[in-house]
Amino acid sequence: MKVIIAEKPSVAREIAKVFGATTKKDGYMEGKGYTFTWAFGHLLQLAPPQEYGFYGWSVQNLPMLPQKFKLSIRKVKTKDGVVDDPSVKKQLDIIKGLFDEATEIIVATDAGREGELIFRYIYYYLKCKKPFKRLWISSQTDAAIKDGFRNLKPGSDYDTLFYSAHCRSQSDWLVGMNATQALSLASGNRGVLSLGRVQTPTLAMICARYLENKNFVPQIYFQVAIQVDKDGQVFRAISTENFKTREDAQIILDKVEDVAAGFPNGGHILSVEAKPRKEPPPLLHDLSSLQQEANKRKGFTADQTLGLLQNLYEGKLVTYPRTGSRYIGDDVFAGVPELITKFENHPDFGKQATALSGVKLSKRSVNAKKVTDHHAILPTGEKPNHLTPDQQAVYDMVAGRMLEAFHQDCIKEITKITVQSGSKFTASGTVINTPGWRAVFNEPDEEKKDEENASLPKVQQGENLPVPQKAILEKQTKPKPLYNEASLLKALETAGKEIDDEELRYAMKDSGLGTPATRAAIIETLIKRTYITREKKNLVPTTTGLAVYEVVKHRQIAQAELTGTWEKRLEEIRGGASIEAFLGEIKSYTREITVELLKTGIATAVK
DNA sequence: GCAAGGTC
Repeated sequence: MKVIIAEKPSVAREIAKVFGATTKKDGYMEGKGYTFTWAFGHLLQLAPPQEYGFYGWSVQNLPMLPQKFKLSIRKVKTKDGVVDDPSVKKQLDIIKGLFDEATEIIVATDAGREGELIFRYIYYYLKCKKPFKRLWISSQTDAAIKDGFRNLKPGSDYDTLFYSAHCRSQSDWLVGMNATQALSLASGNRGVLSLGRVQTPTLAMICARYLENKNFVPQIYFQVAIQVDKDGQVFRAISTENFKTREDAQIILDKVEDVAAGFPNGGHILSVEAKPRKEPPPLLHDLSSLQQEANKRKGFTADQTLGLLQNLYEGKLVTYPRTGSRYIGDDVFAGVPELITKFENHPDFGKQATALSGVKLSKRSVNAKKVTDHHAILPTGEKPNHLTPDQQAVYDMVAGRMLEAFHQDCIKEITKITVQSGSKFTASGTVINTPGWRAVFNEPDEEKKDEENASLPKVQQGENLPVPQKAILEKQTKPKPLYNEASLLKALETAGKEIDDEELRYAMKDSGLGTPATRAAIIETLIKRTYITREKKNLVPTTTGLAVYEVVKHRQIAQAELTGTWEKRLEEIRGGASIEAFLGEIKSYTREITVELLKTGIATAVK
């Protein structure tokens, strides 16, 4: 009997379907001589400190450097405290029973570092010795699954991938557990002050932005505005120069040849530029972009959006939500035209779904090379029933984005008029000629809402027009805004992009800080620690958060670069480099940061 | 009491 193990039930079911296996058992499926079972993500984790004899939180234990890490069953919090998750324990027993009977195991966990770790931890925890092969596929269509099974790889091909995954896991444990205890003990043990490779740089970003915003000194500057009248249709033009003082602006204002100053036609049109611009449709959503949109549109937190999407996924209404890819492969694209027809009766965008039938679809979101473990989020086409208003809102964002992504370009005309009236003034305006994908939600472009003129009257170069009004505008420079969930998620995704070192930037190019699956949880962790709070939509640090930031801000643990450094080394381990060398460095860093934190403590008032 | 990673 061959046993196939997937990362999660949905994938096991997809594979079983391709094999034509339909018999459902408790915790697995079977048919055609195969059994199909699954994990629920990580079932096992590195055991906590007490399992190596480090009892309580004590300076004597630090740094905690276990000789050999142990594995323990994933925990769950109950009213009786933290216990082994019973559903995990049950599934592990089922897997053990199947592995015992197996002649061969086929590993079908997600094709990536963590997928490998999920299987290997189970395999080693169960002390299994059976031979295993690896299924390595990046989409779960029938064709991809069949193709993958024709090309099963030897399990040992992925040994180095496992080593890199295990190193990642141990390193996070060593640095996180030790630094957390060190800082907490040094602060007089008044509650948990946690630190970690991902949460601490995230906290640092929020604090740095908060301080920058708070300490920002706005600069006042002046502009001169004139109103120009084209046959009763007026538009506003602004001085091309900004002025430091009101006096400087006044000089320009006085030169304006307006009607009141005795010039009936004192606005001379120097030039009119009208440029058509094509705006391609947006990409399909990945988890992060959807969380950002849901935060902007509905004010949902990242965590809420993930929860709502998980509901929809469990109801088989949307594809896998925790994806970091905004693309689909050609195989999935082949099914898109039919999928679109399922929305022809949708109350909001049925019309756009109908309009897309028979037209050539945009292929901007189609790129198999950019599909990683999972493709972009799509509706499945199943008919939704009894959705809550919040679920419906998220569902509509998924479905609406699908229609947008395959729609035509939006064609705009951007007009710039330059007017001479004593000095130079410009007016710009944007007119949408063909809405294309923008017809789906039919909303104004948020980034362009500050434009002074939506549309401009048709004027000719050389025309002389009346200037009925003029005024001085007083303006202020603005600080960068505080982070909200949407902008923080985006900043986490692109955290690597601002790193100067080219190699580190490259190592983080596809990752950023955290992963799509964990970013919502990171924000929640910072809130739970009372490091940050939500104020309206903004995320602002508390005094505790700022105090922790002050202690760590110049240390490696607070830099996004740390993840880049690790990623680079982990990739080398994947390529066969020494594990011991890397872990040795991690241990010495652990010793260093532990000593430093114990020594420094947290002098500032942390209550 | 603690990390970051995955998922129901």
